[in-house]
Amino acid sequence: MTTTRNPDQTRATLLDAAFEEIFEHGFQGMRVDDVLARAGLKKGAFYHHFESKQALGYAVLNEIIGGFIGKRWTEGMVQGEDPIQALEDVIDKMESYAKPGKPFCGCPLNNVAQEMAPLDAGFQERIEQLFEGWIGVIAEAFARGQENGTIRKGIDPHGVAMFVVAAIEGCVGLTKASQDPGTFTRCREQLSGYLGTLRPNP
Amino acid sequence: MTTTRNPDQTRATLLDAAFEEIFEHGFQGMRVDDVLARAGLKKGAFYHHFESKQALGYAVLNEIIGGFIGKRWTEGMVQGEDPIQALEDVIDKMESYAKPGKPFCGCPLNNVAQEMAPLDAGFQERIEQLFEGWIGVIAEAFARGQENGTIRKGIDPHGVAMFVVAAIEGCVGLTKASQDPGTFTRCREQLSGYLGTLRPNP
DNA sequence: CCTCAGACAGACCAGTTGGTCTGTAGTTCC
DNA sequence: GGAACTACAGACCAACTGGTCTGTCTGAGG
Repeated sequence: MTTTRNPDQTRATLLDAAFEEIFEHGFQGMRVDDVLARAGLKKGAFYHHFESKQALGYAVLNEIIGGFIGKRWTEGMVQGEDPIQALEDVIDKMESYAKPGKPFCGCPLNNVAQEMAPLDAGFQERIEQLFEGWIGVIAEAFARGQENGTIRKGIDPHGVAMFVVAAIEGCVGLTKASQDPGTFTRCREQLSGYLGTLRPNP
Repeated sequence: MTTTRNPDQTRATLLDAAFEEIFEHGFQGMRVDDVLARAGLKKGAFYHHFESKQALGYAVLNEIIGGFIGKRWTEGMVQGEDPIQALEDVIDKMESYAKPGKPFCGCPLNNVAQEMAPLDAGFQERIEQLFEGWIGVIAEAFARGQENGTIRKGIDPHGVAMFVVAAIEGCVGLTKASQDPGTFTRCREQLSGYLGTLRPNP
C-alpha cells in the first residue's frame, strides 16, 4: 500500500506541531507555514482540519495544553495522603521541562494566558477554565489534607491553592526571564518553605 | 512659529505610544503603523528616531519600563523601617494598574519577559537586569529589616526577594488570565500571609 | 541673509501571511 | 466496480508589514 490515509493522525500531527510553534513563538508569533513545515503537510491539510489559525489555537489550548494539565495535575494531586508531598512531586517533574540546547520557554498555559487573555475572549474563557480546574484539584487536595491532618485547619484551601498556582507560574516565569535553570531551583526552595507553613502547628 | 519642532518630545511621544501598543498587544503583536497612528506621526519620524522596530522595543524596555520599575520600586522600598509594610504599600498601588473599560494587561515587564526572553538575546539581557535590580532593592530592604528587627534573621534576603517578585508576578498573571480584579485581591491576601511569616517569631 | 544639517511627511516597495480554490487520489458504500 | 465523499496537494491571491527613499520645511550658525 502507498501512504495509507489517517485523518485523525494528520490532525494530531498538526496539533503537535502547532503546540511546539506556539510554545516557542507565542500564538501571534506562530506562523501557519512553519507549523506545516514542521508537520510535513500542506495548506490543504491544514484548512481541511481547521477553520482558521485561531481555531487551531483554540484546539491546541483545549486538547494539548488542557489535556496535559488535566493528566499531570489531576492525577498527581490525588497521589498519597499528603498534598504538600504531592505538590512537590509534580513540581519535581517540571524541572525537566527545559529542552537541552534550546531556550527555556516556560509554561505553555501561562504563555498563552499572558499573551492572549486580554486580546481574545475565546482564549480567555478557556484559559480561565483551565486555571480554575488546576486550582480546584489542588484546593481539593488541601481540603482532604485538612481532614487527615497533613494541612493546617486555619487556611482557606481555594485561596491558598490559587496562590500556590500563582507562585509556581511566577517561579517558572522568572526562570524564563533569566534563562537560567538555577533560578527555578532557588525560587522553588522558597516555595517549599512557604508550603511548609501550611502544615499544622506542632 | 507654526508647530514648533521638538525632536526630544517627538521621540518621547513615539516611546509612549509604543509602550501602550506593546503593553496591549505584545511586542510581536505591536504594529509600527499603529504606533504611528497613536502618536500622530509618520514613518519618516519613526525611522529618523529609531533604527528598527526592534530598536524601539529595546528603547521602550530600557527607558519606559526600566524607568518605571526603578522609580516605583527603588523609591518605594527605602520608605520607612519596615520592608513588609513598604512592600504592601507598593503592591497597593498596583491595584490601580487596571484601566477601566479596557482588559487588564498585567505587568509590562513580565509581558515582554514571557514573550521575548527566549526569542531575542537583546531583550533577554535587559529583562534579566531589570528583574535583578528589582529583586535587589527588595533584598536590601529585607537585609535592613533583619538589622532593625522587622524581619526574621533566619531567611535568605535575596532568595526570599526573588520568590516575592515571582509571587507578585504570579498573582498579576493569574489576574490577567481571569480578567477579574477580584483574583488579585484574593491572591494578594495569601501573599500578605506569606510576608507575615517573614517576621521574627514572637 | 544664507547655508546646511536635522526633523519630519508621505509615497513607495518587496517580502510575508493567512486564507482560498481547484485538482486529484484514497475510501467507503452499495 | 463505480459513485460519492473525504483527505489532502499545491498554486494562487489580497492584505498587511517593516522598511526605504526622496522631498520639504525648520531652525541654528556664520
